Amino acid sequence: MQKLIDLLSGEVSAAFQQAGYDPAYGKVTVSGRPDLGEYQCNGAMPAAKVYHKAPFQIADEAAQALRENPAFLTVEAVKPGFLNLRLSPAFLSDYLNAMTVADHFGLDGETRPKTIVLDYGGPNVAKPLHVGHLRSAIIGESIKRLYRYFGNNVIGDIHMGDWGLQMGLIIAELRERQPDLPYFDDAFSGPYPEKAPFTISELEEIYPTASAKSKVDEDFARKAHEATYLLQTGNPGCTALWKHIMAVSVADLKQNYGKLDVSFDVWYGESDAEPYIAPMLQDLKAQGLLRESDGALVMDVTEEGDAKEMPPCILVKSDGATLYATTDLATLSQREQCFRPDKVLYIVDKRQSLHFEQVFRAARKGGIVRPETELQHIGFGTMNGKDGKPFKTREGGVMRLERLIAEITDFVTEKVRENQIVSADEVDGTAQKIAMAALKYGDLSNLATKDYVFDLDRFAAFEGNTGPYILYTIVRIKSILSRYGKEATRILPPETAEEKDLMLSISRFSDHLQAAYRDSAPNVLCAYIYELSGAVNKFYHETRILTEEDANRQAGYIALISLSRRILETCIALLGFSAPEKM
RNA sequence: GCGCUGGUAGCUCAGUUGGAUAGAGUGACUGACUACGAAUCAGUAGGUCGCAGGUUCGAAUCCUGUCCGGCGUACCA
Repeated sequence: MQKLIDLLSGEVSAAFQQAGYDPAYGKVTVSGRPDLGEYQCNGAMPAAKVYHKAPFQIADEAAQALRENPAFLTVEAVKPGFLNLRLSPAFLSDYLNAMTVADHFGLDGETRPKTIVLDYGGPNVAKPLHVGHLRSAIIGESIKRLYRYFGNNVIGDIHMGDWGLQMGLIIAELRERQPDLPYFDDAFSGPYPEKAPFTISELEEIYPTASAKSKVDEDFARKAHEATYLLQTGNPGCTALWKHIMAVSVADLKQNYGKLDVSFDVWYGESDAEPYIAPMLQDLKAQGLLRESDGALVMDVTEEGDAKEMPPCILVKSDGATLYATTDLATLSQREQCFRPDKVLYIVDKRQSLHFEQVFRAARKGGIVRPETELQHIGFGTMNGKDGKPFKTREGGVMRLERLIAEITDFVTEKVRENQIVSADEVDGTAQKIAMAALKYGDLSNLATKDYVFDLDRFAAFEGNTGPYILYTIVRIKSILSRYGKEATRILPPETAEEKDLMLSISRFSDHLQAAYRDSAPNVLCAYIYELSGAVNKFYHETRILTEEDANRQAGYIALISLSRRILETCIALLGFSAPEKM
């Protein structure tokens, strides 16, 4: 279905052509001056230069040609050369009625759907999720849903950090604590125990301890590097221990992501790329792309015209172990072979942008991905506290994700109880939905690329531009619909300003969705539903729906708010949360 | 040093790819519940868009310079 703005541009372009000008000047945009018009066209001003005429004259000629057009209520040419347009009420309601019955509200998806691998989440095994992981999960989940809504085949891959030095650190620490375990006995030949020699909470304590120790204890650091090497070269004891770490960790991760309503299609990690490393290195070597530097094996990725210095990509460290860039490249090789993606999209902290630029260049140079495979890194900013510094707990430690979620949920639960709208057995479920909306909307409404201030008090306040505001709007609509008790689908031409504004807002659904999709920008979607919710609330305030005496008129109102509700619920689903029945 | 990125109301942020009088929220002040839910709505106050040049009919937006902040800059991830 053609977008309203394109439909209007078509009409105005035809008018420009009819008046003897290039139709390209007939591009219509949403008016920046709602007091003067709903849409505007500025084409007469650039056209004036080409045709050596007064811009107003050109605009006026176009206006004359549009005089009889049924799409417009008014067409006015004003001062320098603006063309101000107001839509005919019947034209607008017709458009909305078409949206009501159209698939995806008339949104045009991809004509040629793509296969996309989405790399997000990126948790480290054996480490608790903290607020830093929140952004990748929330933004990635939303982008995944957005891409799918446009018809693409998206494979969400959690890409766990399960293969680096961190694993060696844990293994080395375990060895110091429990040296008698069979995993450390080279002579051990029987089957290893099925039960892990640790719990998830022990694991979560072991890593930071080991990490801190390696920084002050050289001998321990050496042991950790050695354990990393042993693991990566298939030592049976290390491998068995690693499997325990994985099992315990993954179970915990699934539970945590489940709470966030974030799900992955594949749970691969860096370790899954391991089989691809050796053939990849061999291939790169055969191509003559690798060289030795200070004992390490590196690949140059500088390109003609580089303004900055581009360090080479290190693929094998001087101690023989592989690292981040190696596994990322091997993972690309794996993805290319398993999925043949048209695009690989990474939702990872923006501080890693140099790393990704190196990896992307290396992947292209080494022929690891096809030339047409699109590689993109969407880097997000840091989540800061109110002081503008990276978010910490009041005690100054790293805020665990579980605790953050618990704090918001507790606050919301209190509020839901106070309001006494929902019954006691529904309080928890309702509070969970509201908390999720507050948390996710609070994050997604900011530009992903920028750092943002996470202020629990502000998000929890629920006033103004927040997730709960959106939910409240939906809940209000639901309440009226259930009281009305019938279906209605026929929207009538608007009679009041509030009604027309709401309809205009609805009509712009596709525009905003496409912008959000094009830029992978959930904040665009947030801005849209905030505007739409505002329009709904204003309309709601000015219109008595249930006491309306004209039954036909009333059914029109119901049809209008039903469509509003469907669109709002569709959008919040794309953002990754949902509305309760009451709140 | 080099590179990337940001600087818009007291605070937190938008700004539809160059358009008319720069918008929201929050905080402050003032109104609207014997009306479908007041987690709402209406209004007042608050701005040299970091600074200086330039490009043109027109700049928060594009170019140049400059100041301030954040981040990155080969064997962590």
